[in-house]
Amino acid sequence: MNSVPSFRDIIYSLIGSIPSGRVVTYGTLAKMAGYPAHVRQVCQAIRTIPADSTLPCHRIINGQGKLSVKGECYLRHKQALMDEGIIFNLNDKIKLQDYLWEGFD
DNA sequence: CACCTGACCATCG
DNA sequence: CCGATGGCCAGGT
Repeated sequence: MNSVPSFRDIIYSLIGSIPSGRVVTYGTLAKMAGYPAHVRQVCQAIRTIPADSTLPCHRIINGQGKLSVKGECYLRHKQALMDEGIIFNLNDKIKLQDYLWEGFD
């Protein structure tokens, strides 16, 4: 047992706290975890999430307001977001200023 | 121990 | 708008 939670554990907790209809970027997630420079580690942490996890990994996007995933995963996440009321623009981008979650509602 | 990789980000041209 | 570049840090080989 570890007395101090790992960076990855913090990320998982934050992901589980994302409200429906909201999204977070990798950079924002890293800041919320207390390590704004560890954005790359956020990628690895999220990437190691099992497919059957309950974490809403589809609410995690990049700073450009687009999904950083490809292929089937992209369609699955996009559909999940639209199902929560999030609107995609013509360029498959979403309005960050309207949906970005920074830890407060 | 050194090198490479990564669901990124900000900046520049 | 798109491509290239530098930075950032942990993990894997």
